[in-house]
Amino acid sequence: MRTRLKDVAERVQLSPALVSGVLNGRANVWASEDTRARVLEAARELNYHPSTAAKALSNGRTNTVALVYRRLSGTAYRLAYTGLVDAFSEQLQARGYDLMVSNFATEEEVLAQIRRMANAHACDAMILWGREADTEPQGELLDSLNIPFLVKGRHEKKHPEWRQIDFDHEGMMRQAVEQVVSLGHRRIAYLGFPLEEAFVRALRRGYVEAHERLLGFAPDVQYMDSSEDDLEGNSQCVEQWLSLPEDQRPTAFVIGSGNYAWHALEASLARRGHALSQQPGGYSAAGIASYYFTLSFGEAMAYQGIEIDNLAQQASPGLLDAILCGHEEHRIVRFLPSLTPAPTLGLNAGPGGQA
Amino acid sequence: MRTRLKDVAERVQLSPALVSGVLNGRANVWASEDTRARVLEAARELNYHPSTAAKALSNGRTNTVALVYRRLSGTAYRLAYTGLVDAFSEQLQARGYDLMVSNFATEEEVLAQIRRMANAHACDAMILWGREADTEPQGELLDSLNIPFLVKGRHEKKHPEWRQIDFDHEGMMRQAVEQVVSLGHRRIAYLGFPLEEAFVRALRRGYVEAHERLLGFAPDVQYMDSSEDDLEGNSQCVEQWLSLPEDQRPTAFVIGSGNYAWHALEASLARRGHALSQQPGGYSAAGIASYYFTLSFGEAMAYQGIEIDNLAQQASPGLLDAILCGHEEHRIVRFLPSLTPAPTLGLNAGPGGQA
DNA sequence: CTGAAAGCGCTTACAG
DNA sequence: CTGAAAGCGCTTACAG
Repeated sequence: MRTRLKDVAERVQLSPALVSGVLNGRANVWASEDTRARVLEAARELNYHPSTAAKALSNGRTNTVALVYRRLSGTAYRLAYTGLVDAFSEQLQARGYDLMVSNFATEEEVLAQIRRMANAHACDAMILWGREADTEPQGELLDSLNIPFLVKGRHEKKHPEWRQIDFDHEGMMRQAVEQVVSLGHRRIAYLGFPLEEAFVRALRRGYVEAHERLLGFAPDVQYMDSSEDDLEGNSQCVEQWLSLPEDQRPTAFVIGSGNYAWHALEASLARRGHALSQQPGGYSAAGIASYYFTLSFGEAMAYQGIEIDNLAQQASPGLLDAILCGHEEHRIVRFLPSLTPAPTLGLNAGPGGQA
Repeated sequence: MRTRLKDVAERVQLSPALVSGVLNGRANVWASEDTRARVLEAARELNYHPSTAAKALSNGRTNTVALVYRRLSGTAYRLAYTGLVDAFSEQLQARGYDLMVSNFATEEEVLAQIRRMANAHACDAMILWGREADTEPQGELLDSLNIPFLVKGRHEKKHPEWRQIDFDHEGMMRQAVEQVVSLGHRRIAYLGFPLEEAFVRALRRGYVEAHERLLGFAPDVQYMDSSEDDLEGNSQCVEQWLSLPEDQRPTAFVIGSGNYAWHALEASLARRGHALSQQPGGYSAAGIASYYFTLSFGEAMAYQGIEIDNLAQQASPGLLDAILCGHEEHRIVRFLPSLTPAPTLGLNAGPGGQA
């Protein structure tokens, strides 16, 4: 049989009420130091852990936070969630909270679950993760249900009062532009994803703004292209650029998309006997890549996918405490990771590498 | 204010007890079809969802399963957990259960959490994930606490009665050997991880057994090597093999480790003007790789990291129902994924590719 | 077939 | 400073 509060109260010859007060460190409960020690000792001896259900029912707090999201398909998205649960679990445990995870195939199911958990009082707060198109209705529902929440994404325009976290996408592309400009490049192409989501637009905006600020002029539209994360689409973009006359050809590439942009870039350069380089005078690249990323030939600076963990970890000091305790500071957190040298196989891309 | 059972009972002019019985579809409760319909209708109208805490406290079931593990570091391990939570959440939701996730830095913390959750009755069952060295003490603790659980790993020797799931590592390497033997290869090298864990030994055992069975003789020890998942270590192994006289040189490679084994293999072959091929007479390879995996030059058959999701999904028909309902069948599940063509950039690895 | 009552294990005012 | 009592919102025998 499990140990109950009554058991430890009997053991120390005190009322359950007092024992409860001591165990929860309640301020308005008086007990001598000796009594406190005896209570703690007895609880430990009997391996007492209060029933979560009873506790939640009586004091109205579940000490549980729910992470809710719509499942996304595709490797890029799967990788973007890697480490997320680990980071939140760690931070919540440290605050005495448990993490519940609920994900569903459709947005309707997610909204139904939010409604259920709110009415069933299954958690004290929620964390929403995913695309803005999904999380916005979810957040609005939580608002109406009066449940505190934290949301991943860029909701600053429509919901500046929401507690939200995301990468500083503009800053990331700014740093990438700074990097290649510092190597002397002036014709800098941008390869991104198709412009469907907020972060994709933010990435491109970062490139454009940094380009204007650092070089003093807007990038030529022919230097901005996009593709899904596949080899064919990215190869087309890159081939077009590399086929330009030498005095128009871009010499640097800012990557705002996935691994296949890098693969395509390296492959096209290799066919021409070139490799990415960090030396002035060569072809250079900087930008984002997915979790598992290794260049074949050259060298470049990249934000590694590993940074996604940092994003969840950034939520800890401010946002998590905010939704748990109702603080008002730290509503919007934007995280700017560092550019680091990408791992490379360092293969030779001589002219014989021609496909 | 949240809707309570009492509210819907009042709405339909019935006792809470009857409404509870109808809502839970209890068998020994009688109510006319009309009454049932009115109750359901009222519950829906009032958006009634029973308090999880009250329900758990009164009927002793939490409808929650906890996934517990020690956090592991390293990309390979992070990737191995990708999709795990998604798969379990999906399967549990379908059965009316919520998923709780608790992970910790140390084994001591994991064991303490298991003890706490068991005594606090925070869940009905647990899922243990991780290395056998961690999960074995965890499982033994759960045994002693009488909590049903499901464990990932190979515990068939010491705990054949445990509900457990893992890949069929021997079968995977058997299929890889079959693949290259079918292409006519007879000198088949094996590149694995250092022999520290059960699955690493199982992979190698699969290679050895299939080799003996299919070729009629045991593999030469010089054809079996291992390395951590880095470029240097794997390159050393591969270079040694490729430097052998032609009549001793292996022509096929079974990979029981990570992406850098493939990268090293491709790089070493490329320096000699070769690429992996599925044609008889060339160099061939087959085996495991991590989640995000793209060959640079050649073609090969691989188990993609994506398969880890299937592992969690395999737990659904048998094991999950077993721990939730106490069925006795399906104690040990071993999952054998399919070898598929690896994605490749298809770059030319001509002699000019020499580094 | 139906409803009143006890109980799950805590917490929290509220009297002594 | 301390303890008896009510209550959180359900479920489940158990009488009518």
